[in-house]
Amino acid sequence: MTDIKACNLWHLASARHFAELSESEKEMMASFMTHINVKKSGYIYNAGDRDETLYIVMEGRIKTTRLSEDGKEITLEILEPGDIFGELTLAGEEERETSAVALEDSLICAVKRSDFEDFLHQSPLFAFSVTKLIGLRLRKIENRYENIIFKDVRSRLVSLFYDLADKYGEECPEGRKIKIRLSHQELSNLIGSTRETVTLELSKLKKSGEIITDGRAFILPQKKTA
Amino acid sequence: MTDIKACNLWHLASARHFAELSESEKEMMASFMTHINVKKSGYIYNAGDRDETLYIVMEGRIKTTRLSEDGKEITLEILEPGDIFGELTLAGEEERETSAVALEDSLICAVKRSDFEDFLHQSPLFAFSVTKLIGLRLRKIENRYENIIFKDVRSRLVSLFYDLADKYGEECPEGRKIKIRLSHQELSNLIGSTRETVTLELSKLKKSGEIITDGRAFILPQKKTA
DNA sequence: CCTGAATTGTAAGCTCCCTTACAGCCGTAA
DNA sequence: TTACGGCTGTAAGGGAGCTTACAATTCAGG
Repeated sequence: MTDIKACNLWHLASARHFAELSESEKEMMASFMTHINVKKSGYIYNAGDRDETLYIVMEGRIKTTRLSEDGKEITLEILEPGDIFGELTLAGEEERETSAVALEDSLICAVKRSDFEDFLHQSPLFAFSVTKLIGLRLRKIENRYENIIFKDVRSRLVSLFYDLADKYGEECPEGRKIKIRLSHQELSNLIGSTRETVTLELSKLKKSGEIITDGRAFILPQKKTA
Repeated sequence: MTDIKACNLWHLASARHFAELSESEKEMMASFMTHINVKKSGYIYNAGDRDETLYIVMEGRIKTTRLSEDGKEITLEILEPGDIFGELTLAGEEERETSAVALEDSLICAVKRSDFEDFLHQSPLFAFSVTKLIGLRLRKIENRYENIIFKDVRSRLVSLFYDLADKYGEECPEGRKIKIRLSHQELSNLIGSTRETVTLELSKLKKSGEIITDGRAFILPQKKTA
């Protein structure tokens, strides 16, 4: 076994979605993978690219985004080690409709669509896990779509913080602290608003005590259920 | 073979996603299904329901929607015979987040989630076809999410008409005619706007010739590429 | 420690489109 | 035929949040 293959294997072992695979399946998957280092702010693919590849995050963080003609940005997902992205090539996406950018120096693995498909056909369990993954993303974006139509910026911001707390939260005396740092710009990209409006609403939320800041970390205070 | 089973089989034969199945697989699937008649405006499930079932449209048309507290509605999909819905129970949706309503008297088939999952595990080809289905829905809603953030009502309405023409279009002398009738209310539910605004923008589009009406059908005129 | 870049804070003005309010119209059921 | 419910047309008014503009602050790198 080559060093690279061993390295892929090692990374796979820790990746979500691959946990259920047998050793031989993992070896097979590892042999399909090539790995790629991406520098902070480097793109993996851009909207319009013809790129029939799926990726797995090994180290670092990646975001998937959409850009408007006049340079505005929407963030669709923030991806952590173990997450799969580029999966829509499976659904017949010929040109990428989304871009993927590294938020920090990252290591990712690439698998050709055809290899990935072969693998899906051979491992029903793995196939089902991928179906669930895409289904979860569908649920999430449907909820965001609903929010942007029915809710104002303030309440979208609050629900974003609850989502972030579920993903990055850590109990602390005051409540749940969100461990990652996000600029107002990034927050606004996540809720479909603007940087200025987020700054404004955020300061109102601080005043009303719905959000506490500790340095530059956000804390969701525990609801008093007395 | 019972009459019901024979009937299910007959319906399955014509359903998208099931075309690739072998006869024995189709028989097995048919044996899992129960069928249900729904009257126009009857609901199949509502947001909040605990309902671990997948459905296949056999006859009629179904829409999936989301409702706000104050009664506003978003239409997510309009489903035709052969379409599957309720699929997000596969992704761990414990309570339905969406509602499903019949747009006309319809016949649908129901399959329990556990049966459906068994089936997925046994037929990799079918599993992959379901993955593609969910992936397509994800792509579609991501595009709508982008549109609602970047585009105004006018251009959302135009792209809706292009989508509708792809799905329901029919060539005619003036261009592509959209064969189904949708009220302004329904159009606004599809683009996240209001009935009044749609009426207004639509009348502007008619004046500018971007949309033609024939009776109550909409026609997208062919672009002059001279 | 210094400097430039990135981030945050604040505010005035404006615009899109939602809300509210009616009036006319069309189709269909009685 | 009438009457009623649903659909369409139109218009005034208002408001949430986007734009634009600029200043203050923080941060990272030299």
